[in-house]
Amino acid sequence: MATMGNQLISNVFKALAHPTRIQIVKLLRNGELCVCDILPNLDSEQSNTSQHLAVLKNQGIVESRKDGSKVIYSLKNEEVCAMIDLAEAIILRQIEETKASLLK
Amino acid sequence: MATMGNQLISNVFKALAHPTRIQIVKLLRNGELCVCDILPNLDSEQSNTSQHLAVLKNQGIVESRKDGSKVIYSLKNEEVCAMIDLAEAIILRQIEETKASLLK
DNA sequence: TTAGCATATTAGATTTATCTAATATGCTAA
DNA sequence: TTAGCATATTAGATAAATCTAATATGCTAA
Repeated sequence: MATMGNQLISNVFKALAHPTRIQIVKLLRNGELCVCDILPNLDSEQSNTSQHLAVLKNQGIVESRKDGSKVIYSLKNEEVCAMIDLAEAIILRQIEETKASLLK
Repeated sequence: MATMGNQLISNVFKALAHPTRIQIVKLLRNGELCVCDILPNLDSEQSNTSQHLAVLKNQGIVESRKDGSKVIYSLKNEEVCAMIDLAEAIILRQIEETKASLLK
């Protein structure tokens, strides 16, 4: 199996390396949403949110379609959800470990 | 199930958001290695590599133990490998899609 | 048309990550 | 001990990501 460029791989992680973008993915996990419905769920300005959406789109994590004057975003793949779940598992392990070391 | 801070989650992605760190994880996938065996496989200076290893360690992705004057690193969890595999899957899909759009 | 809403884009300031080079630490063997 | 190897740490320079504020675009309805 051919090996893939680590630069490309790290770009995917980079796209997910921001709390706002994680939040966006989590929102879209329940189904597609227009920007106007995403915005009130974030602590981020409109223009900033638009930039974060562009980052996710550039990495093929989300896609968008127009509906009148609105733009509707959705997850483009299932993998990204699995990646977030795995990240959570890593964190939980760290927390358990910290807890255990405090009890020693 | 309680939801976890997006900041914590994004920190895990941040730790993997660099080609050198991806390379390190891939090397460790085959088993533990001392720094002296990691170094020649990277395009990175010794001090820089040491910093990258510290980033991975801080996020609970790798762990280390001393063996004489050497330090041996290993993966601390399985999840990180799965995350990289998923990232590759996302990229492959993107590539296929680009290919398809060129043929249209 | 034109006004207004929805979203995107841009430029510049600020923050954060990365790299380099130098130095420090800690072990081992002579 | 002391010299040398293996690794880590630090400071500062450079590069990249992020945010803010302003403006642009494109659709819709009056």
